Amino acid sequence: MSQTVDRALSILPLLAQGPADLGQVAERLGVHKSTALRLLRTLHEHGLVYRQQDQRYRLGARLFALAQEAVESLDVREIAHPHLVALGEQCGHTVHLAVIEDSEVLYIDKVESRYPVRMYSRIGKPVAVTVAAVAKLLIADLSEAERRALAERLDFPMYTPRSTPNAAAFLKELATVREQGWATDLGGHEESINCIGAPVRGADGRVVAAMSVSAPNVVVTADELLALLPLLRRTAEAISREYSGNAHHPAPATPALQKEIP
Amino acid sequence: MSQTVDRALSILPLLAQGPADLGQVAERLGVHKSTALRLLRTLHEHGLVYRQQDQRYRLGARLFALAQEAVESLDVREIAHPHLVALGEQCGHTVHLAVIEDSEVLYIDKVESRYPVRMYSRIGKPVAVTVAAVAKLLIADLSEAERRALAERLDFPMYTPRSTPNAAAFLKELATVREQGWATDLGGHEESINCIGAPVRGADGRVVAAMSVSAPNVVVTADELLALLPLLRRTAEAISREYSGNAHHPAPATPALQKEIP
DNA sequence: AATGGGCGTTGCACATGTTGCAACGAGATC
DNA sequence: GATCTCGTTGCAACATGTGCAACGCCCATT
Repeated sequence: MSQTVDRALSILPLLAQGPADLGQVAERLGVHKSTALRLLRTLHEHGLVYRQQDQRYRLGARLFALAQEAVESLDVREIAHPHLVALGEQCGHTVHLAVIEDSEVLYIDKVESRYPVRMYSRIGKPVAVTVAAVAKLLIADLSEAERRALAERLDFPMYTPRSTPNAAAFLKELATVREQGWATDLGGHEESINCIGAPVRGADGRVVAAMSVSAPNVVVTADELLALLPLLRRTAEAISREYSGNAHHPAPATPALQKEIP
Repeated sequence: MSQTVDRALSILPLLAQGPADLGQVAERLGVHKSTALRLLRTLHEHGLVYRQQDQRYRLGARLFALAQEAVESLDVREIAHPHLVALGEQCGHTVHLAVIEDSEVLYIDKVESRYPVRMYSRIGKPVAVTVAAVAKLLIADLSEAERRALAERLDFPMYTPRSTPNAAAFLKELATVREQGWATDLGGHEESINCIGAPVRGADGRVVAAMSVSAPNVVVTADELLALLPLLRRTAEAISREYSGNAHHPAPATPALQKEIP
């Protein structure tokens, strides 16, 4: 909506791919060098962009601080964390917590597996939305219109032969997940990794977050992992209860999908 | 430099303090509501701001993703990490890695203590710059002019009676640190926590990062901690060697202080 | 039910801030 | 020392952002 700000903010993902000099920024932004310079200066003043000594720009450290404060203001995370840790200690596998925000699903917390074989994932990294158990749970809770709109918009990359192949299959899977109240990802993202997930619900019953347990099948078989489902669901329900219970803040951080503004 | 962008970016730290509605944002920004709305919309489109269902705005999740990518592009961190882990396993205490960027010192990596008593710190949180060992190391490496300018500009909060009380004492401490090549913080930030630090240097000998070992004195005395100094310094030197060795990138991420643009 | 206040939202006319140009200067390369 | 590249500056034209006023919506009050 605001051209100048729009351009300035477009610089950030651009720099996320790696440092760039003024010329490159200007070119990739499609503006004159002097314009790019002024935008970069402003970003720099706010610490979002840092100028290394070879004069190239990269993302600034203030970004951490902001992200850190952002994550700390998420009530769910705070409440869920001890439960995640406890679950991790009980089963020994990797535990994730994720939320949805404007059609994007993001991990906001993680407890590492105690086995040496760990899966790759990072807090803050967007989740493979068509296959991940947590993504299915979060999207399954959207209204039907939203689900369909999203499914249409999505790509369905075949990470493995077991990945969700297309919109129809995805919607069907979502219906199942919605019905049964839990989700799986059996080798849909990485061939050898299985995953089970359960929803965390707010006081109004809507899904505010989703958690999952992941493990490579060299450690446990899919069946053994599925045996953990009751434990996982109990944990998710405990978090839901605690989250719904204390209305200590007038506005809980509820990450439901926002209706698009036309 | 750019008014519009400047205003838009000012919204971020504002929201970092907690969710706010349009009116509050407009007021604290000193602009008309309609202006604030447009800025927020633009931020929203880029995912930096999220609108929760009570219509209030808070920081968006894209911020994580960006911060994550920012931290991953820091070469020092990648190289140092295994060394930090190894050191953590050897001594059992909390290990930190920090860089300086435009007069701000930030932790960029951390290995938790194996003792139940852990100290509070967070990756991304700005460091108490007048007392922390890592801060002293990083600032001590600046030019004398920069050090003095910075010292003048700084506040010297008395976290404890042992905190650095004023600019003169700080500069003197910096001189000592510069001389001896290592630094301490003995109860200067929290009464019961001691800390020793050593610098990581680039090929040109400049300090690119600083690392530290921290422990509460209920676990080890200051003297016992100081006994770890040789181990710490060897580790820091090993990182320095590895970091200087491979010039795989034309532009290493060297977080030296930038000269202000007037 | 009806009324009032609060808040987000829209369209618009004005003018302010932003843009691209051209020229300058510094640093590197040959 | 000449030439090229790249960051930087001042400026005039104008596109863009700005504040105003009015609208509509929701919620609380009477």
